[in-house]
Amino acid sequence: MIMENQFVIYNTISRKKEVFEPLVPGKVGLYVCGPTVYSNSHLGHARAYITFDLLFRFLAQSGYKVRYVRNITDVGHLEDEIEEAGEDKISKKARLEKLEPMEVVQMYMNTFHRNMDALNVLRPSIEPRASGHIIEQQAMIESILKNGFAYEANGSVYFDVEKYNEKYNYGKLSGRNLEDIKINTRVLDGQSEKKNSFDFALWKKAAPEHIMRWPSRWSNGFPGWHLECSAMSTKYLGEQFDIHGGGMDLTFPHHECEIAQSTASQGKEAVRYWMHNNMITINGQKMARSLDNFITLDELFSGNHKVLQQAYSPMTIRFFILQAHYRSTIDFSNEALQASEKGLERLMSAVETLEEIKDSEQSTVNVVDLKNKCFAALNDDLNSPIAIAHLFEGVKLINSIKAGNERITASDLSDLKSFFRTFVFDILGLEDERANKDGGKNEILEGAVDLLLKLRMEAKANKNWDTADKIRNELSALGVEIKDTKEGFEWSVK
RNA sequence: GGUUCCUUGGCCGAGUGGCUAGGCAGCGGUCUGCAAAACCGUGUACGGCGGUUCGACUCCGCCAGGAACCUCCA
Repeated sequence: MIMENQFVIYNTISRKKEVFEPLVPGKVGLYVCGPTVYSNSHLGHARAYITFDLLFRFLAQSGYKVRYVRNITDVGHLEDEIEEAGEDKISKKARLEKLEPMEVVQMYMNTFHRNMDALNVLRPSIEPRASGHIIEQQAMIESILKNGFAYEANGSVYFDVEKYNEKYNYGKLSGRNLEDIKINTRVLDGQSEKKNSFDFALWKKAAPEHIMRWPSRWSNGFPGWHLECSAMSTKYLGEQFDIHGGGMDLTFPHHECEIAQSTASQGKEAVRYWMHNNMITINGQKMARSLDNFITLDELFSGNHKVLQQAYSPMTIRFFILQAHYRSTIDFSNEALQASEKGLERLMSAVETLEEIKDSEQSTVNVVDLKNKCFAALNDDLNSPIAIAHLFEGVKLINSIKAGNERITASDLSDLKSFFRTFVFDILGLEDERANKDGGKNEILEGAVDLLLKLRMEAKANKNWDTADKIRNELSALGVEIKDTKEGFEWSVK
């Protein structure tokens, strides 16, 4: 299916586009940092997981067998690095809401799944949870300790960044060096049990009131946040794997720490290509929970938020996100979403029109060229906006053929149909939402509307414009979209 | 303060050392009883100032404005 073009991917660690070569021919190991499930999913999550969904779909479509691991962080994510007060997000939320921690986790995980399903984000191959991998995380701590890159203090275990940096390079991913970090890191209060403020927790002793805790030889406690991804990626993808993805905001410290952990425990780096999606901004500022300027996906779908002029469907949001390159920021605005909504509608109409097109003896269109351009765009570091731009050339072609200005042979037509289906539905992961809505059509409604529109045609034939316009106006007021055609009419439920 | 990055036409958003991005909106036309849809046509765009070059929106420098990370974040 895919052209012989090579897939090129921007590797954060080299800051260059590189030709993608999997560790094992034909197979790809992909790990993406999943959400910390302590609150509702928002637009930023949509961006991240749609980006990697596109990658997943495209690689699969390119013929790779992909194992896609995306975790759920349900423990160990420190709310605050202030030593003794260290408490993880889940358990804090649980106390606030008087729920079992696992109840909180379940609740927000359900929402996350529901939202991702709506956005047509495919489920990963494996979705491991941090709380289910305490043993693996402890084993990793042991090996880091054994290799001398961690130390125990007061029941907690910390990663010794300075020691690590003597042998390896801490900061290579984010482009920092330890000296700068030393100068610029916030100094913790005097009672720190860490050797250095930039050391990070591998195991954290639980305070008495802390609910989520597991026994270990160091203390009853819980694992540090950075550890879960290292432990779980190793478990499911091996000591080395192809692509690790996540939001740009995770580059430092999270991913930097992951590199340090893997290297410290196994003597070599685990990840070959680091891929980071950029942020969604609102009024030029990052949309984030901590900034309290985020819009949840449920709010977007329902239009129930003060900055929203209307509801935006999941596919509008997906299309909006795909219209920008994943490494650029995109600024949220009603105008931009509305433009995407219209554009998507035009694309989907063309997909429908494609089914009605009649073939000819000869083609005046070049389907192969169109296909090549679309695939080449995605091969070039997943350039979805370019791919979509070319897709709109296809839309123009389809409309021109329908209008009789261009012609297409039967074999080109079937080629074009299968290309559009594959590209729009399977790779870009778009769905025709109107098709679902038309499910609301039933035989009675269909018969009634058809009848009215036939009466309108008769009225038109008799030049009875008042009646014709009345039928048209009142039906559209009810949400029936009418198109007059040469043959008569078409309609759909808006 | 340190590190990295961004600044494109009314809006969104690609990209390139010289050749049409694309979408939305607008304008003119075709079609239509009128519209809608569709089609055709249509825009002196690249923050400012210098430099390199035959030629820069694209490379370099400076300036201005903005952002991300340096604390949890997709």
